[in-house]
Amino acid sequence: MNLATSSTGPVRATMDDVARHSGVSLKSVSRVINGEPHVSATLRAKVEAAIAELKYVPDAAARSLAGSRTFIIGLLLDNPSPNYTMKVQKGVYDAVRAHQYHLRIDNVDSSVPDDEFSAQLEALVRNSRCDGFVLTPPLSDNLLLLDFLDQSGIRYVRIAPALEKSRGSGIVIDDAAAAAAMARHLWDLGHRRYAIMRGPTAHMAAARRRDGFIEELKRLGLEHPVIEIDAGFSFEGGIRAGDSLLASGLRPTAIFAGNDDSAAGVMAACSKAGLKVPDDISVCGFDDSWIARSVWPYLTTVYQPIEEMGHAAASLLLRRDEPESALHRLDFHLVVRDSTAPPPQA
Amino acid sequence: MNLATSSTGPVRATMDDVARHSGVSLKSVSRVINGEPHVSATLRAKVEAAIAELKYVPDAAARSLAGSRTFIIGLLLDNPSPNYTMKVQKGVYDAVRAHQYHLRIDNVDSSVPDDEFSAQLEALVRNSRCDGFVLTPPLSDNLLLLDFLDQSGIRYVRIAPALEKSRGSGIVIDDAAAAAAMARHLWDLGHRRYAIMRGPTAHMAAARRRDGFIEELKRLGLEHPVIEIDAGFSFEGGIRAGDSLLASGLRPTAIFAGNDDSAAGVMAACSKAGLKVPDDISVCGFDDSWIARSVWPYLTTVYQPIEEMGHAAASLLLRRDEPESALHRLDFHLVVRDSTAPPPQA
DNA sequence: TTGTAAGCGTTATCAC
DNA sequence: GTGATAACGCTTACAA
Repeated sequence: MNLATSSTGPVRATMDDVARHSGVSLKSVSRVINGEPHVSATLRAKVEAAIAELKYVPDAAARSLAGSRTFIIGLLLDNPSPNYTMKVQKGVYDAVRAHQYHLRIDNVDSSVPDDEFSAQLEALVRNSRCDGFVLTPPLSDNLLLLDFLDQSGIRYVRIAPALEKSRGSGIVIDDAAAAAAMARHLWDLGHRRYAIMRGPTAHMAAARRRDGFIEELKRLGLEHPVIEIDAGFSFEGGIRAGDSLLASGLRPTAIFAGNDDSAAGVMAACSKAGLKVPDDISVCGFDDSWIARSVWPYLTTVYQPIEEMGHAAASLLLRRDEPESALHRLDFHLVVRDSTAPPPQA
Repeated sequence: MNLATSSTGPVRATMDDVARHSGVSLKSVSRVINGEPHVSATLRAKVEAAIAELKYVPDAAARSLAGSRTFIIGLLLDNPSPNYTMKVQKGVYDAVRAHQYHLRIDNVDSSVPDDEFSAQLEALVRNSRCDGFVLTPPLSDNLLLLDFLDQSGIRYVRIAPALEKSRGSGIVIDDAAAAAAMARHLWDLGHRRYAIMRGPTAHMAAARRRDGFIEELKRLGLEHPVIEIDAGFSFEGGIRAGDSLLASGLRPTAIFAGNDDSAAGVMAACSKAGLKVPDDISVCGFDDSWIARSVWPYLTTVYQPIEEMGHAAASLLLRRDEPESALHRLDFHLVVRDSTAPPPQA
C-alpha cells in the first residue's frame, strides 16, 4: 500500500526530451530557457511548445552543478523579535519566488566569542553555496560577518545597516529622522520630561534612533536631560527597564522605546505601577510591528516598511546588473495611536 | 577594487583531491563521507585526515544530482501567528542543521480556491525537489495538500494533525486533554459561567480544544451553556470577539481562548470595557507562545513544546528507517500565571 | 574490503 | 544562429 507513495513520483522530462521533441539541439533548448540572445523566433517557438507539452522544468541541482548559479538566496537571521523577523522573511520570500529562486534560512548566533562565530559561518557557507545573503539586523552591522563574506566573494545586501554603509548594498530608513519626528510629536503634545529605552548595543540602528530623538529635543529647546535606560529589544527588557525607572522615583511624562517590543514591556510596567497609559504617562515605540496592535491601548509608533525592505533587499540581490554598492532609502512615517497624549496637568 | 570580491572566492577541494591526497579511490572517499559499511579503520583514518587537511566539504549540488537526496527539508508555512511560526521554524532548523541539511521555506496561501491552491503546490514542488516537507497547522489538515504529496511520492511529517491521523507521520499533543486541564483549573477556581473563543474552522486542533474544554466542564457538572464566539487566531479577532461578547451583556466570569494571540485580544477588549483581569474576569490562552508574556497580566495558558515539535518533525523526516506512519505525542502542561483568579464575589 | 566505469541533467567552449 | 562535446563533482552499479 505504501509502495506507490514511496516511489519517486511521476517521471520528469529532461532537457534532452525537450530537444528531441522539438528537433533541436540540447544547447538550443538551454538558450531558450536562459533567455540568451541569438535565437531565432521559430526555434524559440518550437522549443517553448515542447516545454509546455512535456511540462518540462529545469532541474535545480544540475543547473547549479554545471553553472555558476544556485538559485538559492540565504536569509541570515539573528533577531530576537519574531514580529520583525517574520515580516522580513515574508518580503524576502516573495521577491525570491518571483524570480523562481528558493529561500534558505540560516540562523546564526552572534553573541558567542569571535572564533566560535567564525566557525559557524564557515560551516554554513562551506557546505552549500547560495547566490547571495540577505543580512538582517543586528547582523547587518557585524563586521566579522562582513569581512567573511567579502573574503569569500559572496554577495550580500544589508537591511538597516548603520556602520560602514558603503560596504555591500543596503536598505535603510532614516532612523534618526524617524526618531526626530517622534520627538516632535511628543513635544507638540506638551511633554517636557522624557525617558528613552535604549536598544541592544550591537544594534547600531537603535543608537541612531536615540541620537536622533535627543538631538531633536535639544533643538526644540529641551531643558531637562533625557533619562536613558537599557531595555534591549524585548518585552522582558522593557518591563524590567520600566520597573526600575518607575521605582527610581523619576517621573518622565513620556517614554520613547527603541522598538515596539520593549515599548509593550514599558506599558506593562506602567500598568503594574498603577499608571494609566496615556492619561498618566505616554509611551511610544518603533517598527509598527504586529505587537503595536497587540497591546492596549494601541501603540503610537514609527512605521517602517519591514516587509518591503526584505523584498527590496532580495530583489537587489537578484539583479545581477546592480552596481556594487548602493544605499536604498525607504520611507517611514509616524503612526499616532492611543498610547500618547498630552501630559497630565501638574 | 571590487574585482576581487566578485570572484568565486577560494578554490574548494573536490573529492578527487581528497582521493589523490590520501592515495585511495574516489569511491572509498565517498564511502567514508556517507558512513557506508565495509571500510577498514586504516582507510577511514587516512581519508579523514585528508579531508581535514584539505578542508574538504562535499558539494551539495553534485550530491543531489548524482544521488537521490537533495539535503534540503522544506518547511510549509501558512500560519497567522508569528510567534508560533518562529518557534516551529527554530526547532526544524536546529534538527535539520544537525544532520548537515538545509532548511528551505515555502509559504503557501491555503485560503484561495482549490485549483489555485493546487497550482501553487505544483509550482513549488516542480522546480526544486527536497527530501521532505514539515507541515504546520493549518496545512497539516489540508486534505488537498496531503493528496498532492501522496501522489507525488513526497515524504512529509505533520505538526499537530487532527484529521486522518494515520496519513504520514505526525507530532501532536493531546489538545483535548490540555483544554480539559484548563477547564479543571477554572472550575477549581470557582468559575461557573464560561465563554470560549473558537479558532479558525480550518484549524482542526482548535476544534479539539473546544470539544475537550466543554466536555470536561459537563463532566464536572456545569449547568449553564458555554458561550461560543469565533475569534480566529489573531489578536484582532480576539479583540473583536471580546468587544461583541461584552457588548452583548452576557457576563462570563472566565474566557478560554483557542490560542494566546486571541487571548491577548480578549484581554485588551476587557481593558477597554473597564474590566480588570483577573479581578473582574479571568482570561486564558493556549500555546504559551511569546505573547503570553508580552501582555499584562501575564497570561495563564497551556504550554505546548512548539519548538520541540518542529525539531521532532524534522528529525523524523531525516531518519530514513522510520516506519511509514506514526503519531508521536509530546507532553503539554498548564502554565498558571496572573490572568486567572477566582470569580468576583457576586 | 576496495576500485573501475558509467552516468545524473545541466551549462560552457568552441566549432560550424 | 546552431550544434557537438566536454566538463561540473558526486553516487551507483558492478567488478575484483
